[in-house]
Amino acid sequence: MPQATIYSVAIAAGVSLATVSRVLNNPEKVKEDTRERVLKVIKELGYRPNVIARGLASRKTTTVGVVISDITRASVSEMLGGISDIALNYQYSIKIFTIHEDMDVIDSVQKIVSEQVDGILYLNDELSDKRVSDVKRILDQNNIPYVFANVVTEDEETPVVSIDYEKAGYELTKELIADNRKNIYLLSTARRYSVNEKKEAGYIKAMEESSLDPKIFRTSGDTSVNRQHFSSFFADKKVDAAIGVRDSIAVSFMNVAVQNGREVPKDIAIAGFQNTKYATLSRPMLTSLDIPVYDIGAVSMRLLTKLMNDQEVENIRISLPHFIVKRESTK
Amino acid sequence: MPQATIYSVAIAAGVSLATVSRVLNNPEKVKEDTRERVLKVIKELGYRPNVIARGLASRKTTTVGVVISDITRASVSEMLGGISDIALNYQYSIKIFTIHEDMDVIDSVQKIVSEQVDGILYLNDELSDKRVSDVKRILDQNNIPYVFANVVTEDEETPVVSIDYEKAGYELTKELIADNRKNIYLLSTARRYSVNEKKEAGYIKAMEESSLDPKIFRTSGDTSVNRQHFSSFFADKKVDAAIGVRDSIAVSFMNVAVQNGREVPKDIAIAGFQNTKYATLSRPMLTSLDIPVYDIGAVSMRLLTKLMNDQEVENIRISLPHFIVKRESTK
DNA sequence: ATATCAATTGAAAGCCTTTTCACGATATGT
DNA sequence: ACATATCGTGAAAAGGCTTTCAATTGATAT
Repeated sequence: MPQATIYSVAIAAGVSLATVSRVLNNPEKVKEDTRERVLKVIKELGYRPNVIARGLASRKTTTVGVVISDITRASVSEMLGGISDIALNYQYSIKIFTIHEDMDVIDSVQKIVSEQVDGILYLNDELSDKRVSDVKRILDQNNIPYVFANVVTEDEETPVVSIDYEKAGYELTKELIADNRKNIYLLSTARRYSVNEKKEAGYIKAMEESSLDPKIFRTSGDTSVNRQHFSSFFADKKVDAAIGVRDSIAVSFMNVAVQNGREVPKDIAIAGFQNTKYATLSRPMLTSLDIPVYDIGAVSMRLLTKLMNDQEVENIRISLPHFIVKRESTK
Repeated sequence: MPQATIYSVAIAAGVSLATVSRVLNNPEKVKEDTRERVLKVIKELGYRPNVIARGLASRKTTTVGVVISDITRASVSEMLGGISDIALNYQYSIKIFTIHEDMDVIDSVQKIVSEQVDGILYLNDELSDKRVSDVKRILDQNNIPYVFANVVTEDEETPVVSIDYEKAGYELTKELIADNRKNIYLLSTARRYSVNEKKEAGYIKAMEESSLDPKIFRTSGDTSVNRQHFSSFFADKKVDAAIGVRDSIAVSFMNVAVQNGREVPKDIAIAGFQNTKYATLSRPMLTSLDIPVYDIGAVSMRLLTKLMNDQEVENIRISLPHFIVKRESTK
């Protein structure tokens, strides 16, 4: 049998389509006994409204678009977890749009607009300011609510939920300085991201405050590559502490350090960012700055639902708290 | 200005809607100069067809639903990467549906059906046979093509792409036996999944073939939990090799082993499954059975596009090759 | 010049809902 | 009992597109 439509329900229940529709969307507007009659028929026929037709008629799709660059990254999928859980609560569907770095943002975003999503969540920590403003412009033009998640942007008008990465970098560095470390390196990525730049700024600030020399070592996020870099690193550099901008970088560095005869944390203290599973699977276990990635996803989704439903929002720029999880790699 | 519709384009180009529609969908059916005129207007107005309206009219949404239970797991997001890349190629959009284990599958799948996706990709390695057949039944009823990815199911009629987990478990065990290990443990999960059961079957087969005693140690996937288990493990068990059903389990075991004074691989050889990033971030680096998770995603998406477009498919049950990546934790 | 056929186009129906508007019925107030 | 407000309902339009069918045009063959 073909899927039941609102027609078949209306006929079977002896009412008009309008009534069936109301039973589903404004139940309080229909008398109790007709409502029950209709609901009974709906159940019998296994009727489910066609969300596409509904979307066309109501101009609401109860779907949000989530824009990402690389779903494979642990932080991205963790954020998606938070988004997905909240979306389930609020009955929103999630459509994933991958925009690789080499793609034309404007075109891509326009494509998303044509998909008639009710709102957009833009996840990314690698966005340039220009890209952010391009995206904003198009979405504003089309009157689509949006939230940036885990993006660093100064603009006061942009809804964004993130953490204070500069403060995080600052505090983590302070922690090592308090342990009387002098030659503290920041292990960062060769590619510049806004988020990492904030971490670097915090690191530099903390170092300079203590009249220490900030030293940023740039390498790849790829373990097989950075392992080489780190090997030569130990040949000529004096170091008693290091902070990796990602846990994986910190762990990789730790492994090379140990292989070069250094003791962690005695000779070198090491800390990472993100507090991923890597941090607990390393030996010794890694001190890491916990970034509530799941929460960033959840909170930004919740913020977006408010924006989509024109609810009052006290604050469109939310900064979530972070904290340092001390483990064996520092003392 | 409001978004351009097919009407505004038709008027501006002095043609009927039908022609505009054809320019977009069957360009060969319209004369070259009118086609160019229409295309010019489309560009000028920045017209993008409303995919919802298109979906309603054509009963095709060019959207596939991807069903997952936990997006957070590395293998899931890796698979999604493959799916997403192929979907981009074929111009399909991806809608994510999370079905937690405590949710009613039938109801959830029916909801997905009402979303009018053109096809469904069911990712999961934890599905019971009953669930699989429930899902199949509903989708067959609604005539929606589907592919199971990374699922173990015997039914010859079910399109599925996966790897031969039993063979994988067998080969990995053989490898350790060939190294003259006798007390080889399989570190598995307390929860039973079909995929892990296959790995176990392969392990048992290999052990029995060599007249060795198969020993399965069940623990949690959670590092902080299994670390405890492993600690007491070393108090009373004789062991010279172990295989973790996941890399994270193997690495956690390795860390505890080293802390208990065992040398890897001299005293204990250790191997894992999945060849994730964990395997290269451990010390020593972990031998692991590489499962082409990304490819499983990509191939299943490609298979699905064929099914959605009624193309001939030679084989609806695809088994992808796996191989052992030997690293320092075995010799 | 006429018949035939293919290529090109337009009119209109249809996809399945929501939502506006109007109507009758019932309830409220005087 | 009358005017007025409220409630419940249905008819019909609207949402933006695809697709069928028929009409028109132009080309080809006789």
